[in-house]
Amino acid sequence: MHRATLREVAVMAGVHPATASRALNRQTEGLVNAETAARIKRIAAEMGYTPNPIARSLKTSRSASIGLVIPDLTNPLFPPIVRGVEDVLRPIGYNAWIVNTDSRPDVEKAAVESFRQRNVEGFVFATAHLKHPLLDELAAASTPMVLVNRRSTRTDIPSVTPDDAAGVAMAMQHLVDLGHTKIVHLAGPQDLSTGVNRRRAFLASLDELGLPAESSRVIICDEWSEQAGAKGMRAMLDSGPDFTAVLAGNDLLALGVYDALSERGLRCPDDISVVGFNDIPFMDKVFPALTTVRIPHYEIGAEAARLLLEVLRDPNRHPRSLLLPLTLVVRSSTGPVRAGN
Amino acid sequence: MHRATLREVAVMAGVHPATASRALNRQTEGLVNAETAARIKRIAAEMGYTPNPIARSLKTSRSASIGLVIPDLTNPLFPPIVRGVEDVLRPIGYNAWIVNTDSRPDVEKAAVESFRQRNVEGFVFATAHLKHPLLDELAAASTPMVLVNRRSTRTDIPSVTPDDAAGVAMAMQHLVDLGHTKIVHLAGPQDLSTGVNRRRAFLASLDELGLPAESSRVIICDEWSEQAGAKGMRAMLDSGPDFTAVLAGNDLLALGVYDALSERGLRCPDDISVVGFNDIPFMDKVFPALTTVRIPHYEIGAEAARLLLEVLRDPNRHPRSLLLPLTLVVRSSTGPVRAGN
DNA sequence: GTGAAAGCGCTAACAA
DNA sequence: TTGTTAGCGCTTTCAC
Repeated sequence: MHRATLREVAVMAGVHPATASRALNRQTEGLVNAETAARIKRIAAEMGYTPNPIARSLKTSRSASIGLVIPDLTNPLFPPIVRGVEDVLRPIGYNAWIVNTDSRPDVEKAAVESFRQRNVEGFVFATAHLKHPLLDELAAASTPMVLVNRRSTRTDIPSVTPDDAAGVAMAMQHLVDLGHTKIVHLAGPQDLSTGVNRRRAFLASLDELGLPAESSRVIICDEWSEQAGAKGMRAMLDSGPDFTAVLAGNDLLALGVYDALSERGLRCPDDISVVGFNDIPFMDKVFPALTTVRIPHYEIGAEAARLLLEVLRDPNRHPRSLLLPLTLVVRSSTGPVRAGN
Repeated sequence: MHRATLREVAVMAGVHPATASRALNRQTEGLVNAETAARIKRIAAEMGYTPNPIARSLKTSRSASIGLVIPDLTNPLFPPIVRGVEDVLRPIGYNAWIVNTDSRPDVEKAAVESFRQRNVEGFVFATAHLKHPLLDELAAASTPMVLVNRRSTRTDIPSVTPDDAAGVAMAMQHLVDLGHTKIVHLAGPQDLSTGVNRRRAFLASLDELGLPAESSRVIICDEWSEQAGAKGMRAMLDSGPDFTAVLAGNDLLALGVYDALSERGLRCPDDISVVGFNDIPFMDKVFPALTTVRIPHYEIGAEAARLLLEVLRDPNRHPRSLLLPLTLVVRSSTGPVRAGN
């Protein structure tokens, strides 16, 4: 099946290809006689003409595309972010090229390189580390980009992140309201803004709530995973201070906490209360029910796309970062039916 | 930052760009004097030359890319499939362009069109309907493609799918072994191969197990969602036959079944047993524990990519479809700890 | 308001 | 074995 080219449209319309090009582009449409332009458009439509994006991209070095760099799509945190990005971009004719990096810097570097060769106009990164040489490079080259969920120490890179500190404060207040005074924290990796911010907010909260802010009340997990959460919880049970409640750095760590408590014959929430973070999809189904801090995943993606589009439109605009508000989702397993087994 | 072009490499090496092109491509490398080729490669490496994929694609109409068409990435069934596809393609320098269609034919059509314009070399579709005009068109045009998870009535399109019939038989045998004789089925949409195959296998299983294969034992849900599952289950409770066990067409429907049973004050598995299908990620966390049929999601993606690569290498090869074996995952909530609430 | 000409960076047929 | 030529389909400067 042959696909019409601009040249063919031009021939049919009896004009030069350059004129056809002008008529068919919003920007340059005004340069063409209105009637001629209308004729060209009609003929183009009849012939089912659509511009070849490859040829256009080769000529213009643009692509109407952005690169979306995700650590791992099988982490349910990310698909809603992807959807948010896509839903904002699609109506304006942009699309997102998605890549999984598996949190590997080499894969990320190769992906970014590949995207740049394909003339992506900007990036959304969900992979930011606090120290992140690749991001520094891109920032130095003024590459349009927005970070989501996590930030870098380079705070001049625009970002859209959850208000971790406020979320932690809400969770801590909740635990205190339940009567807890002996609370511990399983922190995430400390090379990530989320891991650091939540840990700091935990210690600050202890202090503000009049509880001793002992650093022994924090154990750092080396990744955001159920396994790491279980390992951290075991360490806390073995050699940490007494506690009746755990603030997990995210929901996956909280699942690991459940596993470790279960191994030791401890019950939730009878013996130990657990609070998570993120409210990833399907967290409302787990047992024991998990109270957690909900992050607006979809909106994070959507806002990131909007922010990136702003940067693309006005590259000199002062960088802005968004902090999105969170909500505490209180859940309990003591409903009338499911509790029975 | 300037990026070296082939022309610049050629100038540095003192050869014509065509020679440089030959030297730097595996296929044509042999046409060039070995020493010259080595020199060109060395200089290219020194200059950090990498071929511009856009220019190459414009010239060759190839792209080293395939289109991966997904209904909805937030359905946890799909991310592992995506990973499987990517992991097979990446080592050979191919990549997958992912798009979400939201199950909308117009979005799918536009995405496929866009991919074709970008010279994708083939497609993996996770969106197949039994009747699917777009797939028929592509098949008629001999477009290389592979269907995953679902098939079309055009059985000459290669596919990689779970062995639904075998999975249903395993699940049914399990229920019968537990002593159930009054079993019902919540079927998925009947315009999808998965919905139809599982429903048929359910009826066939009833028959083979010596149970009456009454069609009243099936209710069809109009989408694969928790909401649709709850609605279907309510209808079954209100006007269906007596039953003690439910085979849900997939895990999301099973979650809806839980909701509906809970509303009516029925307990799982005390009053009603439920079996799901797919074993999507995080299903091991739900309560009451869900016994389900596990589909090898990642392998489905990986095999689909391999099959597509075969088709690309030999377009005339007879189409093959793969049926992947499933396993029954038996779970129970009666562990020593979590049962206590 | 329109056309002519050039070229984005690459590869493939043909010629030498 | 290498160079010449042409062109993939488009946009954009310049000239008319």
